[in-house]
Amino acid sequence: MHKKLLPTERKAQIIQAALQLFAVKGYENTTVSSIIDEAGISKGGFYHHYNSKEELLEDIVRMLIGDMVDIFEEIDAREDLTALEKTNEYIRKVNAYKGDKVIETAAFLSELYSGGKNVQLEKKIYDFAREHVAPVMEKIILQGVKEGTFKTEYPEEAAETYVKLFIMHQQEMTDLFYEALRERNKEILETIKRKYRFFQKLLEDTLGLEKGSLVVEEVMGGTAESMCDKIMGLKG
Amino acid sequence: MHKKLLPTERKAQIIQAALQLFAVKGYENTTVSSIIDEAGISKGGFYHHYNSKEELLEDIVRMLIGDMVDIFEEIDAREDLTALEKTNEYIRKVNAYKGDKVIETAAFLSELYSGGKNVQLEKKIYDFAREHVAPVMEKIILQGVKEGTFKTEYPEEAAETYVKLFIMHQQEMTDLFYEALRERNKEILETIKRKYRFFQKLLEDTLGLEKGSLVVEEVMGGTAESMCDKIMGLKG
DNA sequence: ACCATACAGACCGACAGTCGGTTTGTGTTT
DNA sequence: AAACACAAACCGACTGTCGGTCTGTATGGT
Repeated sequence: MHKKLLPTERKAQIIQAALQLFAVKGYENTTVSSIIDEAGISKGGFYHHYNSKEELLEDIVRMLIGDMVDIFEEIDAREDLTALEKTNEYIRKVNAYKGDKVIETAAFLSELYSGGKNVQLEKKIYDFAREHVAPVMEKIILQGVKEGTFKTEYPEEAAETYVKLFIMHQQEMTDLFYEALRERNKEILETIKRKYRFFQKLLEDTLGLEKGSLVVEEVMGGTAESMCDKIMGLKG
Repeated sequence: MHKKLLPTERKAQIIQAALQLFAVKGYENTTVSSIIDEAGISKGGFYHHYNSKEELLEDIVRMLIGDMVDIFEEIDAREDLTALEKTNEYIRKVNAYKGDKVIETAAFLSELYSGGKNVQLEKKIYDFAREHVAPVMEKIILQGVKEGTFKTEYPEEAAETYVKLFIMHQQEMTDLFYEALRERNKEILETIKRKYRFFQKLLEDTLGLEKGSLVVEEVMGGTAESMCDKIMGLKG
């Protein structure tokens, strides 16, 4: 009946189906049976690739934020950059990356995170980030302190806190972008900008950076703004 | 067989049993059957008092942090205090409150929060705080801005962020206190102090407060320190 | 006696996960 | 190129357990 596929292809298929369902009903309320129906395979097939429903969730997390982590580590490895440059480079890269993807996936991701349907997913994302991103971030902070641009006595606590806030920030942003897109509402874009600015100001304040050290303009006036234009252009 | 009890008493009994089990197995992996066994009642009894397992969880959340919210609202209502005084008063009150309770409940609460066993519980606590605490906190921030002691362009974002961080901070603290108590480790107390200081410094930095505006000494040198002494006295 | 509340426990549907068996692709032998 | 061998992919009936329901009973107040 069905063609045999490579494990990676089947898994992609399963992930695709699962995400659609998680976005509507949430992780808890999505049954494995409904996932396999959507994916067009059998129970046995599913459990051949995944040992549990939770293992699938972990695979999804890796897919969702693995790229971001890669970007982060890649930038950190560049020895020609100062800590401040690394930070700005990361902000630029992530925004560019998200800029490409956000519009096509905003509706879906927003639905995925909304209403606390997927607490487990959010938790897993946070754990993943804490494990993979926080140590690198701490390294960069220490570099910045050594270079004299960053001022903090609490690099470790700072790194963990930023990761925490960053994850929640991302999810909130996705949500708002979708709302803006759906309701063609220019005001929401102001809210988005405010949140962005607040987050960057928090970074500047707590790291003792000089005002305007971070690439606010590029994010706000550039990527985010053009993203907004794109959104408006699509719908209006 | 069983004495009839008032609803409040029975509920307290159920909550007690449930918390013990949640601490060991987590919310998800604790069955309603095991809760009623532990509490010594029947399925019918349980569902007479609670319409669902989740409703029990919400009751537990109210029990766990309702007091804190009350303290917060009570202080906010006092019109004789400046925003800064309110903030410090709250820090003092919460630490005093926790100082009384933390030792007897640290082991249990720590177990409850550890290992991500109770994501749903944490989420519910956060939602509760966001709904009940964040608006009040924003009011206080606005008062402070008006009084000229607080400096921020983002009172709403700040309030939400503080609540977020405060909840996670509390849970981390509980965890570390228990670890310190269990292993009689003075070094962990240093970690605790660091986290406290970082959190307060974050408040000062982002609210543009003058250094030392918040009652750091009282928290660190007073309550927290004496709490540490108590802990060491108990075990060492 | 009456009624509402508090409780008991057999029962149900739905779910995650299992298991024995079947198909399908791929290399290997003849 | 046909026959064989083997493993990975896949199937779907089945199971144990869970949250929740339902019908019935005991109890205390009025």
